Amino acid sequence: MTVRHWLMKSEPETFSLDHLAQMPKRTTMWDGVRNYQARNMIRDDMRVGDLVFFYHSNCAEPGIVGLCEVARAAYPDPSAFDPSSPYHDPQSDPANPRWYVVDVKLKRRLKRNITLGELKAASPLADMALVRRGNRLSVMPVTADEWDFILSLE
DNA sequence: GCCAACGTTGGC
DNA sequence: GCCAACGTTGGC
Repeated sequence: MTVRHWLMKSEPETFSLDHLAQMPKRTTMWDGVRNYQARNMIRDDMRVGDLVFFYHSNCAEPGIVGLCEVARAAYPDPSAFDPSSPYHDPQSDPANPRWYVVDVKLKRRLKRNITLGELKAASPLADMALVRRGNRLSVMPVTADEWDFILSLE
């Protein structure tokens, strides 16, 4: 099976790499994704063992900070059904869930933050959605070549 | 189905 | 904190 590659964004004020490192089994349920394009990738395309870059967004130094793997394939996002959750969506019906999660496990921290500025400056990454203007996708695929190139920057 | 208004994302 | 870019909503 071909292992595939992804990038997932998180705001460190909400959930940082440090938070993930402190979770039991260094694994978290990646909840709260409320974008259909991202949902479709989570639900339809992510497989156990796929590799994931952990990206810090909306912070002082946005960039890739960790390397993770998918530890559990898609299942309905329980936060959508929880009225006390900030991610509650009354229109998501347990019988026909609208939103999905995967579990993500930290494999290792990167040796350093590979910053958005560096990624933008690297011509091999010019086609990445991440470096395109106005991009807001919180889950995106990464090609094998992009993956290897990014790791070579470490 | 169009599109203006609105809310959110996320870099700066 | 600002604001451009984008996705969603809802009136028509």
